[in-house]
Amino acid sequence: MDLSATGRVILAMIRKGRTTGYEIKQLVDLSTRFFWAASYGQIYPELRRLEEAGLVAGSEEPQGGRQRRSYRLTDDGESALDGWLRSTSELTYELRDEGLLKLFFSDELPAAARLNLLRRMRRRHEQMVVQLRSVEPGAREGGAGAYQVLRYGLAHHRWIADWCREQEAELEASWSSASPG
Amino acid sequence: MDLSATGRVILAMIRKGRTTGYEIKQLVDLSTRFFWAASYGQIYPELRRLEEAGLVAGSEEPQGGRQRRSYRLTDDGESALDGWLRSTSELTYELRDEGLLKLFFSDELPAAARLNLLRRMRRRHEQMVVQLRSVEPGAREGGAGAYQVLRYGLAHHRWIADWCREQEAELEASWSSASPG
DNA sequence: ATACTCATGTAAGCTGTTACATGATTCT
DNA sequence: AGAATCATGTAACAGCTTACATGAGTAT
Repeated sequence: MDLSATGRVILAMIRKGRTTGYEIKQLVDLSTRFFWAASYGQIYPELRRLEEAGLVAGSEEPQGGRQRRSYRLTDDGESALDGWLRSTSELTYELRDEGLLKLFFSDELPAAARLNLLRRMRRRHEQMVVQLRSVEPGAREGGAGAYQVLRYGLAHHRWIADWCREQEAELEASWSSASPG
Repeated sequence: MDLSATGRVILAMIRKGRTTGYEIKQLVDLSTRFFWAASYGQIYPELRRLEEAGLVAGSEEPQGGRQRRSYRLTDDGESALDGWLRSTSELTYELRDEGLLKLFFSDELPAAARLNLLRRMRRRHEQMVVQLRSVEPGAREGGAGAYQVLRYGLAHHRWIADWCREQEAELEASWSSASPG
């Protein structure tokens, strides 16, 4: 009965009006993927599991000859979703950052390689800002929560990019003073 | 032959002087776990795989009657590690943040519940700052890279906590103006 | 024609966690 | 005597990605 993390995202996406696996995946890729990803390999089987558990109800709604299965929340699904949103249990927070990992182990690396690493990290986050900006119009229409989280993402990745730039500057300064010319 | 992510961490930890699975796990838990975790269930089997692949060489070095298996890097292991640290391939970056996820879906939630969520998010990051501070002395001795990453972590989680505080203040302001008294 | 989008799904495999099992040594 | 630490490992399971398979409708 216990609702998986991905199951919760699916319930919430259905409440947001995404009624098919395809539509759910689309919105995930435009929004939550930055802090909670999900693949077709999770979504389709999970929808069936949620249906078995009675949290959603599915119905075939083909468009022309095109197959299509649409889901709505049952009353149990509604309360399971609300239960999760209101629960005060520990909030999962997991990060995997290969840039920080390399930086952590970068002591034996020459300064040029460390500088290069910081630049690549910075570019990664600048790229995130670009992606988030391209998604901004949709987020505005997606509700207050969606827009608040988008603004967080923009500010967050800008902050990281700035941090990288600072570290680059420090490294460049100490480097040129160590080997001037 | 391709070196797994956890395999790289293990090689790097061995170069840092952690020669046993137990010691590697200890240092992971004090340092990289904040951006790259690893469990015994990964570490011990991976050490054996690395040995089979010829990247590390293990030897039994019991302390008294206490079992102990110590590893060193082979030449192949050294170059595999250097190859990873210097490679310019895409840097993995993955985040799973249940706080942001709930915030994203928080539109139907009453203001009190949203405020509560922001507070819990803030406390989570304030707690991270406390944990990172407790680890600071060790990071200072762990080398420049370790200390740089620790300072990043401190600043990063402080920034997030500040963001949460700002959002709390905004919400409180709009709330009390909407329902004064 | 052909490429793209809509649409659903599965199978194999990889990664990772949790819980368990074992036993010696050291600290209180 | 009992708890904590040192030390190694496995088995079961949960979670997730990738690649594949299929096919209809739509735009160029």
